[in-house]
Amino acid sequence: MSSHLLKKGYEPEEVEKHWYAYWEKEGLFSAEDVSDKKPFSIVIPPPNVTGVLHMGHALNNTLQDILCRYRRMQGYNVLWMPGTDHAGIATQNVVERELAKEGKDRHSLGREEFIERIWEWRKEYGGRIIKQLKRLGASCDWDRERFTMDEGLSKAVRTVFVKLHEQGLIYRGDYIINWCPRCHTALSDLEVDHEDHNGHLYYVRYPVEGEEGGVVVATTRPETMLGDTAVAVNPSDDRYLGLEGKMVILPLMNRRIPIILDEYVDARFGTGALKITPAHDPHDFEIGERHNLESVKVIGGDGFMNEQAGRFQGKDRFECREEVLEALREEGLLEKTEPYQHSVGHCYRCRTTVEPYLSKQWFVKAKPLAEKAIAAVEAGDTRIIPDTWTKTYFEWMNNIRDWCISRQIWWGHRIPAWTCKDCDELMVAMDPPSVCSACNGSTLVQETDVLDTWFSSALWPFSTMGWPDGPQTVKTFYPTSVLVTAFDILFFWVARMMMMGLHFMNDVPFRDVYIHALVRDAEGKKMSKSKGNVIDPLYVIDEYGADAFRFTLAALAAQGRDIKLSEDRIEGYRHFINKLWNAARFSLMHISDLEPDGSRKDAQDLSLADRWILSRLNSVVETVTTRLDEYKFNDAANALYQFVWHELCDWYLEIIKPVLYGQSGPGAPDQGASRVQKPARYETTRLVLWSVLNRTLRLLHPFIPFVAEEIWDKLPGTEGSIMRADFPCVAKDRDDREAEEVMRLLMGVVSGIRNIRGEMNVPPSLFVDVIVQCPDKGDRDLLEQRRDMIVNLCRLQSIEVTKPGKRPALSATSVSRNCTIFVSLKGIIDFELEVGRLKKEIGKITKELEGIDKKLSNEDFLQKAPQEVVQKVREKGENLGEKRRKLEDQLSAVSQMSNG
RNA sequence: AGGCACGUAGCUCAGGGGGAGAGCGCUACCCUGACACGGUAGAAGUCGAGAGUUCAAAUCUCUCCGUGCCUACCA
Repeated sequence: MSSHLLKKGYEPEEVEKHWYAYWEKEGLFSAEDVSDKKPFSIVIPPPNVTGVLHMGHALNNTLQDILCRYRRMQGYNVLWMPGTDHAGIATQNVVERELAKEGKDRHSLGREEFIERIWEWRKEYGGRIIKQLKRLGASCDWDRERFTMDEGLSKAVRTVFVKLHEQGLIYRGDYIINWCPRCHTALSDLEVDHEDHNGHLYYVRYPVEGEEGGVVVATTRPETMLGDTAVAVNPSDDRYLGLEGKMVILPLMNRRIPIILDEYVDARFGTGALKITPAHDPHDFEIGERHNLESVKVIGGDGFMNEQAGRFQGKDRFECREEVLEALREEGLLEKTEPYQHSVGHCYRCRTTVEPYLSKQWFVKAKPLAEKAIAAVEAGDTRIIPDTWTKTYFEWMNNIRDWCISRQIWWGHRIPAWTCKDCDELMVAMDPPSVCSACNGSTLVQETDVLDTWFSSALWPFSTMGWPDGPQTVKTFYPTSVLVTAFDILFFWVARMMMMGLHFMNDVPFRDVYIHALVRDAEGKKMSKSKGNVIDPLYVIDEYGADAFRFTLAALAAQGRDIKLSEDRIEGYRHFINKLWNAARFSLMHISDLEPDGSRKDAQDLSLADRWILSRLNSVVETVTTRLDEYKFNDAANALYQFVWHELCDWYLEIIKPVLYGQSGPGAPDQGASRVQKPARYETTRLVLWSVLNRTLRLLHPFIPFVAEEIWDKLPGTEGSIMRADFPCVAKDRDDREAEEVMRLLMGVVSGIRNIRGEMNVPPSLFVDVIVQCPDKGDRDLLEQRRDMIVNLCRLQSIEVTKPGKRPALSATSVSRNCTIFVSLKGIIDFELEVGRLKKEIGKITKELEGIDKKLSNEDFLQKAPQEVVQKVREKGENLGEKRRKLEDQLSAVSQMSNG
């Protein structure tokens, strides 16, 4: 029989596997480069090849998938561009660790072999995260998958580099940069995480030539004093008047260095005298530039003291600190030591303490690029959603500093620059030059540095579309419709895409930037690949199914707040999936043989419940559509949840059961549904049920694609994938306020009766008699017409609708609107219980009435509040007053009976 | 140091000037032919504290307390 169409419980695993393969095989994710349809495009934030799907990815890609599936159903030509990032330092670290296990390192392999090794690694593991995205249901156009180290993307990188260099926006020079001695490379400012550190402030006396006592400087990093080339004081600092130009003898090194004046020095800090180490501090470097000081590097790239450090050569930098202090103590030059908290930079990849380090690096001149990126957001060419991030964006853009793009690692885009061995000429070009442009020499050496990973990511929106070649994809899909990302890469990535997109494409890379929450770990800490505190979403998918997981993420994706995900929550939404499944299972039992022809010849036949559910469905369609357009995923998901569970299942399906089963109620003899004559409304009801389920599935598909497709497949009258179906539109003619109003009355009566049953402990097996008294003829007719519905939903023996009259004895009362409901409790009434119940109810109403009376007796409220508000409050007060009167009558009647 | 959030039911969180909401948990009664991953009913919050604006504040403004994050700097 048809009831076997669906299994009793939803089992996601098989269903998910089956449908994903089907979608891919049918090419349902494919975008068309040329199409009459309106374009909609998203580029995926490329996960690192080393990545394993974490909660952040799961949320990020679920939201993108919802948007893509939604737009596809709306008839857009959707391109969701997938790919992965080569993640320079991260990937190199992973493979280096692998090598270490074999007792090798990259230097023993050599550059070429090492890179080969990384490609091998990528071949084996690089597809892992893609597979995981597929399990989530991501509907990317996989045929277009890109990798930031692809030939095409590499060409884009070289093109951009050469152009920027020609335009003077890329330069090379000796500057202080952040150096990771472990990764052995420069880092951009963004790649350094600052953490507070409990250190010390050391006061060191530097003897001054020809002066008594000398000058005392304060420092947190005494080991750098070995590279000092001056001592600076503020020109207006009276304490050091007359010292300018004098020389001090640098302790331990016995070098003569000058005392200089510089405004930068804060007279209030420490002793007001600042030791200057241009090679190991960014500010000192600037001061050094201003005063033409020599830079003496004493720490090497490996974090050990070099030959300039004299007798400390070869020591680790921290070890050296202790030894320098010891030496100073011995010479009596360490004046005092104070505890001092300051922040220390760490490498975002390996947590090693970063060293400010003077070296030759490549930089992008950021200001000119940033100006355009600021203007574009100011002009509204790109919207940032939620808007609160706009300020942060401007803040950063306005204070942008040049971007250090060179990295001293091997895995990445090698900088396309060559130096002539003969004349030192530097050449930047797309392809290796054969001879020196200056001296015709032929010994050219390529720059060994590679580019910051984010340099290639910055080009992602157009490099993935084939730029600088193959213009068609770009023409159709650039600018992209929206970028979906978390705020933690707003600067790393979004800002830089804006700069590069505007500079090279003359248009913004995306119309909208939707910034979603960050999924944090149990302690509220950011989950990140390098911290290793990630939770595996694959477990969640295995355990609860991808749909339940996706729906949870969507329901929690409120704008502007972080998500601390709990498993209970996911379980709750799994129940929702199961509920939907069973609602479909129930429906299919009754409509699997239906042959809907799509006409609406039944329109006149609609029952109240039909009209009501269709009207409610309309309202959900509208909510889901508007909310998705606003990126309010949680609102859309919650509206669906509410509708499916608490309107469709709780009310509509329950109401139509007697129609479908061909019974008039539980009182009717059970002859087996099939042999009972179907009521006249049977066909109409089936059509409405079919139609509601059909549209509900289409609404749900973007959120829970697998289960929606599975049910869709079983639903009669549907052809092909639900992905090809239209997203539902509001059908204005189905809006039915009257039906909703009448249903409110009926639902009120039903709830009233159920409340009595529940509170009075009437066993569900007992069918009771009910009398409803209402003064209004219209209401009486309505109730009379739907008496079957009330009888069924409340498990009644009988129901009688009358004018207000004599109070039936031995009954409990509830009031809904102006109808008084009497539930007969002959033989089971417990007067004390009923007295308690009534008192509680009256108490609630009284409390509410107090508030209303207070308002209504306030002259200002009556005068100043909008009339409709006043009117509403009045009506409510009247209704509640009436209700309380009726309940009080009942209370005194019951009290008498219990006493007598 | 600046900036941005956030403190709402036991827990996790929505909402956002005129009726305090959800999920999980809890209590009572029910395995009634879709679903016990279920049904019906119920208990539970002076919406962080204080002040202000308003006829009306959980909601807007300010101050404070608490929490988290971001950016910058610190000799």
